[in-house]
Amino acid sequence: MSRPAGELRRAILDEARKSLLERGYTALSMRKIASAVGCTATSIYLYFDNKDALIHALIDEGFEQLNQVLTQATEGLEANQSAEARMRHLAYCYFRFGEENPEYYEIMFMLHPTMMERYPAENYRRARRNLELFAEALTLGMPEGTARQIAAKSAATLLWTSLHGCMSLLIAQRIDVRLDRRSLVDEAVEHAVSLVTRFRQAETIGSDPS
Amino acid sequence: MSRPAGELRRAILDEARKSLLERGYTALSMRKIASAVGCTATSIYLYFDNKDALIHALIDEGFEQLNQVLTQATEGLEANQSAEARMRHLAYCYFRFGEENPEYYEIMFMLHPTMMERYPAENYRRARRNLELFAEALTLGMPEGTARQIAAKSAATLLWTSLHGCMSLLIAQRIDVRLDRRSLVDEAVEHAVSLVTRFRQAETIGSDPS
DNA sequence: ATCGTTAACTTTACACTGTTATCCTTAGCG
DNA sequence: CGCTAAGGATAACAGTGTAAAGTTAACGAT
Repeated sequence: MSRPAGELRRAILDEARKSLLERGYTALSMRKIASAVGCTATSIYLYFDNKDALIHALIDEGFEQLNQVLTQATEGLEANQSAEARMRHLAYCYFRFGEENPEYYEIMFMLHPTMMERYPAENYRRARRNLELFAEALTLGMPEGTARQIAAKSAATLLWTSLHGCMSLLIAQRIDVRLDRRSLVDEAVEHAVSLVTRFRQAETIGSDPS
Repeated sequence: MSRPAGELRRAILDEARKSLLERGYTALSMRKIASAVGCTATSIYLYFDNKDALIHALIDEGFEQLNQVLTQATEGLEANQSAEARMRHLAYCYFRFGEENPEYYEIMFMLHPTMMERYPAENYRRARRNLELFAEALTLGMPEGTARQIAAKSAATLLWTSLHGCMSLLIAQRIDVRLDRRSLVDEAVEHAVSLVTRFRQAETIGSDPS
């Protein structure tokens, strides 16, 4: 019965991920996971404080993936590209992650607050890192400054909420199916890019009144 | 025990609404509702097919309220206002509804798809009516046309997703608390209004190439 | 070699959940 | 009176997450 140390934990996590990707997070059950990996439900509590903590581990995996996707997206760009082009690429990568990993997206961004109450505060750092990438694209090539940093962070948040609204409603199947999904995403991206332009115009006028 | 016909149904609905507003939809329990109104859980099934159907009734109430808010918003405006001003007012009313009725907003727009599978298709009409109000504000004063109608519907959807993204993340408490909530809403509204301008520019160029 | 100790896991049980099948009681009506 | 149907209640099923206690095996020290 006893396996090498820590192997059960991995098996549980693997099975939880598999179940999540195949049947969604609503079907995630401690007993089902346990029987799939060949242990009892209570054994899971040896490695995870509770069901939420198990989901949180999956959430962290998701943020890790998204972070990789977005950092890779910024690195893969040529330096002389415009801020708008950079943001466009970033936004498309964000959408692609959501469309390719809807179950991850769901637990990362669409979970009920009660399930996130016990989520460790430090883990939100990785989530905030993504916002910073958006903020960096906003201020690309501009002289730095704390006031601008704050404004960029605020604008990046707004931009993210805009992208998330479209992505989450698509995943939740709340968008009229008669609308073309891809062109809606295209428009959402362009709408987000337009925010970059507006931000940079407002910033240059505000700080550099030539 | 027996009450006047149909009164128990109303009592159940009232209690469900009360419980929703006080403790959120995750705490909604058939047994709790039943004991609060003085009947057994199974009696609820005399008036509602299942728990989802009970929630759907609350959702319909929510859509009814939102519809009233938004139609009243358009009627209260003077006719000579710009499309942007109209949309600004509409967007603010949308946000106000969400902020004043977060529990309603949650079950209306943030419920998991599995809970909406059995939601009657015809009831979505009221939800679409709201989008039409947005679309009407987009094409305000413009000559009508099926092509424009379709474009407006698409743009209205995009605009809605943008507002919803901000509203839902605020309700879910996913926005950094260090950001000013009100100014974020303001920016979200202005971002949405800018979409109106872009839409009307694109439309006048496209159909009226003077 | 035997005694702790510890880790890994199971068993059992509690308090819930939505839902169904079955039964009872009462009111209205011919 | 007897029938019918509505408006309930009881009991039960199949789940859920989780806490507490019990079990078993490995290992190190006396």
